[in-house]
Amino acid sequence: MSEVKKTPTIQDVARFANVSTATVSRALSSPDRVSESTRARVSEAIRVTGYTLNQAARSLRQRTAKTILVALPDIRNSFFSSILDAVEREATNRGYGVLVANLFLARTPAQRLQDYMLSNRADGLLLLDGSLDPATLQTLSRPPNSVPLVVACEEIPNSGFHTVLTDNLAAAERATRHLLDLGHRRIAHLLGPENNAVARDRLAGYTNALTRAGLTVQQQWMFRGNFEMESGFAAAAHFMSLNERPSAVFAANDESAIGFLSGLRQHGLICPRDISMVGFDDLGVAAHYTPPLTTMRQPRELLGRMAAEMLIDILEDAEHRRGPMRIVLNSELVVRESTMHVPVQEAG
Amino acid sequence: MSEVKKTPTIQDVARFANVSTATVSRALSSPDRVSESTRARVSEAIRVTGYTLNQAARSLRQRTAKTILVALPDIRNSFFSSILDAVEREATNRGYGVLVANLFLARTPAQRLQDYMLSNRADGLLLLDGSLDPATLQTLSRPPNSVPLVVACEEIPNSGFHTVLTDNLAAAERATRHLLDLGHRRIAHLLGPENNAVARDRLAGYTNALTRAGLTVQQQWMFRGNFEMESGFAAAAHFMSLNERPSAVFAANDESAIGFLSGLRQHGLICPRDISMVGFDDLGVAAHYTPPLTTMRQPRELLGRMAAEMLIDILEDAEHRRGPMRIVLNSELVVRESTMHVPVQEAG
DNA sequence: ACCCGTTGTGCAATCGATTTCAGGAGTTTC
DNA sequence: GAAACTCCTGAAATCGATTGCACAACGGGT
Repeated sequence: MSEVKKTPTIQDVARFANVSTATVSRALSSPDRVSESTRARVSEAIRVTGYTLNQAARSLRQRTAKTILVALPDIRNSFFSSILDAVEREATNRGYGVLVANLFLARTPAQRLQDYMLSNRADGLLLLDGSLDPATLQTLSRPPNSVPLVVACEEIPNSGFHTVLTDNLAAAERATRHLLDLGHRRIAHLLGPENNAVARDRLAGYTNALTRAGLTVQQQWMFRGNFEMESGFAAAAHFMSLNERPSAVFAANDESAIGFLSGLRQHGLICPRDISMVGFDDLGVAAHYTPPLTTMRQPRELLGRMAAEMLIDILEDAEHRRGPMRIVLNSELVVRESTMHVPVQEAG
Repeated sequence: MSEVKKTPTIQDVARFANVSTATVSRALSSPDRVSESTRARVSEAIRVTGYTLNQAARSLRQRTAKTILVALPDIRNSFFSSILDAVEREATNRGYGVLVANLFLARTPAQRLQDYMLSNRADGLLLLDGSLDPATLQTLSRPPNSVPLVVACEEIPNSGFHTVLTDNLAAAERATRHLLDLGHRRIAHLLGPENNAVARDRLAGYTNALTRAGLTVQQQWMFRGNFEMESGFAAAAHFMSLNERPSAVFAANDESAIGFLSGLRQHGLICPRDISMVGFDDLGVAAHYTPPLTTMRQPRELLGRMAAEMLIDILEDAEHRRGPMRIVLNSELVVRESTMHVPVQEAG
C-alpha cells in the first residue's frame, strides 16, 4: 500500500529543516532576515523535498496573483501578436504571468474582462482594444473595484486612463505628406473602423496634410475599411468604380493596404506603376511584400514593453499614484517601393 | 472615518442571505442541491453585495487553477497566433483561462515551463513547440509531477505524448506532386529548422514525391531555412548562385516562401513567370500576396480547438486515461497563382 | 548591573472558498 | 407506527502560504 505522494508543501520543508514554516517562508522571500546557517538548512531541505511554491496559496494570502491580463481585439492580427510578444517578455522578466483574453467575436467583451479581473485571477489589465464600452471600463477602474488599467496602442477618449501609444495623427500626416512630396494630388484614404479613436486620428492626420497642401478632402476618396485585409480587398472594387481615380492611397494599416493592393491586382492595376500606397505599422511582411511596402513603422516592441512596465510599476507601488500617465512614441516613415513619383503626364 | 470597503466575500453573501457559507457555495456550484427559495435568496444577496468569486481561494481548496498554459516558440508568427486564437476560444468556452509562455529567446525554456506548472498556476500544458528538450518534458509529464500535456502542430518524437497535428508528410508529398503534375522536374525544397520533427516530415514528403516520380533528390537543391521570412530571403541569394537553377520550389512554410520570393524579386526573378512556388500553412496573407500563393492549408482553427478540447478533456476526467492519443488532420492543397506549368522550352 | 536595541525564530491567525460529516424535517415503505 | 430514505442545511476542518506579535538571546552603552 504505497501512499500517493503529494506535492511537498512548505510544511514538509519546515519539518525537514527543523524550523517553522514562518522561517522557510522568510528564507525564500526575504533571505536577509534569516541567519546564514538556517538559510542553508532550508535551501538543502527545499532541494531534497523538491518543494515548489503553491501560487494559489500565496495569491490568497497576499491578494496578488502576479499575473496581468492582456485583452486583445484579435490575436491573429500580427500587429497585436508582436505587442503581446513584447508584453510577455517584460512581464516574465518581472515575475508576472500573462493571461490573454481574445475579444474577437466575444459577445460581451467588457463583461468578460470584468469577470476576469474581479475574480482575482489577475492584478492588472492591459488593454489593446479601443472599441470597448468606456462605461464598463470606468466601473472597473474606479473604486471600489480599482482595477489597475493601462491602455496601449489604442485610446479610450476622455477616459483618463493611463495610455501608451504612437503619435498617430502626426504619423498619418507624415505619411500623407510623403505622397504629396512625390507629386501626388489625388490621394485617397483607406479608413480604419469607424468607432476607433486611433483610426480617427489617422484620418485627421490625412486630412490635415491635404488641407495644409491646399487640397480639399474628397468624400468619395475615403474608402470604408476596418483594418482587416478583406476590407481592403473590398475597397479595391469600390476604387475601380470611381470616375476619377486617385493616384495614391494612404491606408490606415498594412493589413488593409495589402488587401487593397491584392484587389487592385485582380483588376490589372499594379503598384507602384498605377498607384502608390503607404501603409501603417510595418508588419513583418511589409518588407517582403511585392512591392515592398512604404509604411509608418510603429515601435511595437518598445510600445509593448513600456505598456507592461507601466502597468507593473503601478501594481508595485499601489499608493504612489501620480495622475494619469500618457506616453506617446514616435513612428518612423519607412520608404520602400510601393510609392513613386506621380507619372509625368499627370504632374502638371 | 469611512472604512475602506473590501471586496465582498462569500461570508458577506451568507450573512446577507441568512444562510451558511456552505449553502452559498452550493447554490453556486451545484444549484440543484439547494432549495428553490434559498437559491433565490442567495442570488439576491449576491446581486446586492456585488460578490465575485475569489479564484485564488477556490484554486487553493480544489487544487485546480482552471487555467492552461500555452507554450509557443514565437507568438509573433501568424501561424501560432491563429492556433492560440482557437485555443483561447475553446478554453474560454469551457471556463478556462489561458496563460501564454513565449519561448522565443528564452534561455531555459523547459525550465520555465516546469516552474510554471509546478507552482499550480496552470492545470495543463499545451505545447506548440517541438524544439524542447524531451527529457525535461518527460520529467514533467510523468509521476510524480504528472502534468497533463498535449503537443499540437509539432511533435516530440518517441515521447508518447498526446498529439494533434496535420499529416505533414502526406501533405508535403501532395504539394510536391502538384509541382510535378505541372511538368516541373527541377524542384527545390526550402527547408525548415533542422531539429524540427515537422520540418523533417515535410522534407520526407518532398523526397517521397520526387523518388516516386523517378527523380533523384539533389542535395544542392535543398535550401537551408528555419521557417522565418529572413531565412527564405537569404536562401534566394543562394539560389541565384546555382549553376543549374530549379524551376520550382516547395517551401516548408508560407513565411519562408514569401521571404524567398521577395529575395528573388530583388534579383529580377518573378513568380510564377520564372519560378513556381508552393508554400505551407495558408497564412492569411497568402491569399493576398503577389502573386497569391499556392499552399497547403492547415486547418488551424480546428487544430487549435481540438488540442484544447483534448487537454481539457484530460483535465476533467483525470482517472480515465486511455493511453496516448494522436489525432492527425488533413491538409488541403489550395492552388492559386504562384504555380504554373513549366515553360514549353523546358518541358522536353 | 541595568536598560535598550538588534537579530533570529516560532506560534497562531489569516486569506476565502469547498467539502465532509452530521442532523433535522419531511416522506415513503411495509 | 417504526424503519428507511430523501432533501436541505450548518458547523467546522481544510487547502498552503504569509505575517503580526511575542520573545529569547546577545551585545553594547552607561
